[in-house]
Amino acid sequence: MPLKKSNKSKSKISSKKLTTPPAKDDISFFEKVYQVVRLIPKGRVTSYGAIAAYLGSKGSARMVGWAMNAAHNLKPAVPAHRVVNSAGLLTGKFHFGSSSEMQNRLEKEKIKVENDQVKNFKNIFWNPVEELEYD
DNA sequence: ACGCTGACTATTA
DNA sequence: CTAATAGCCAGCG
Repeated sequence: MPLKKSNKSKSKISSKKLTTPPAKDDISFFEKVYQVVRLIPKGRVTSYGAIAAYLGSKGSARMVGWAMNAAHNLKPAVPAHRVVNSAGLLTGKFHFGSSSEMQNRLEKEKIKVENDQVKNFKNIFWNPVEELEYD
């Protein structure tokens, strides 16, 4: 049985303007995304939808990907290369410096990628909803 | 303020 | 099997 999971009902993105740095005490949707992504173990990958679901906004997978876009400039370095779509495809590879950089990083972590698709995806898939509990 | 866009996903044809 | 559509919600012009 999947425990409480907080159920904040649509966490509703705090929507603090990105133009201003989010405060640590006022965790925004993006901050949570970054935290979860940083928690992804090496050699594992996850999907945008899984992160969104963990945050309570299952249908907002796009927001996760969009948050990744902003994550590039972050100091703590968010391993966005470990986040792929539900099919295990490297959909965000074009947002990296080079289209091959994302795959390169994945392979560096022993993650096999072929034709922009993560091999053994289901096996190395890291689901925060199952691996983590609501803080 | 309105409408379009997007590193997504699940459903339907 | 593949292709199109609807839902999702914050940012930007």
